[in-house]
Amino acid sequence: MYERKTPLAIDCGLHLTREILNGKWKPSLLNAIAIGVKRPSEIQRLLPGATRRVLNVQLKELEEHGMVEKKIYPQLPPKVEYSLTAIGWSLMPVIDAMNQWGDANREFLETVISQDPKIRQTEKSACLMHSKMAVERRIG
Amino acid sequence: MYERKTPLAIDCGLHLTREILNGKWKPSLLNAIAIGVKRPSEIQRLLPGATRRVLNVQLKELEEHGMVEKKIYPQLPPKVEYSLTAIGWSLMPVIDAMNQWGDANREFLETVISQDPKIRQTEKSACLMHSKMAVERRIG
DNA sequence: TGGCCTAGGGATAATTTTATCCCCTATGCC
DNA sequence: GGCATAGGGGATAAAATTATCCCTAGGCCA
Repeated sequence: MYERKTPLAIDCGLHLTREILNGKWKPSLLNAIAIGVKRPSEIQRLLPGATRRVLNVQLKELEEHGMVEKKIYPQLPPKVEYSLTAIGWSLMPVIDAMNQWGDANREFLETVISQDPKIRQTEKSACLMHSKMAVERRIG
Repeated sequence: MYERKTPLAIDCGLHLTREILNGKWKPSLLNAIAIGVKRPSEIQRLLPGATRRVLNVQLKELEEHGMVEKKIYPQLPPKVEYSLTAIGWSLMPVIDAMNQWGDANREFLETVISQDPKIRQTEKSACLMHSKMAVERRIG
């Protein structure tokens, strides 16, 4: 298995949180589970930009870090459901804040990001409903 | 110059925010500037785990993304000061939320992170004052 | 028998991000 | 000349993260 070679910085809260959220799809995964999208196949449908493989890997990391729980139903075909742990729920204000800030500044951010010479193309897939549902959860 | 090859996902607010904060030291840099540590040499002292080079690179990205401004004083030896832009300030609630959550759950997080078989060692350098000052700023 | 469903994961390649190393600006001082 | 100051950045190596590809299980159905 892969072993990290550089020591991991965990001095301030910022670094600890960064470590937990470090992964392209981790905030989205937490959000998906929070809004009730719990089964792997549903999650994959919600995040079409990610491959099944990456989602599995990152879900496992979230599980190992204690943010989500995985319940395997002994059925066939198999059924699996993820849910947030208490500490996972406590992370939602962070996710919500990220979501809100990004949405509130979407126009500006899309502009500066696409002006970045490193970026050749961007990709919008269907996780906008994602934000909407998150807002609904927050508000009502 | 380096050019990204995979399209960048910018569907939901979460991804936009992630893109801006994507960089090992970016949250710390924003926080540092917010608490008044503005000159490159001071910032470097505050974040001893990072090399000068990386901080320069990530500061430039933050600048290109419109989060910070750089003022160069035409002096010798040179003097440079960074400051947050309006939108940079508007990001602080996110940074604060990350900082608070990480600090509030430090014990748990240090445990799960160090149990991770990928992690061989962790590193604590002096950016704890970092958090303290951030808290002070928040509280008043 | 062959194919579908749901879920999982090994191996490896490609991409992206960080780290290392070394050099540059320009002035003043010993 | 050599060194200090304060800041910057190119080139390249190394490390970390994602993407691709392909194979597993077990029952159901045509």
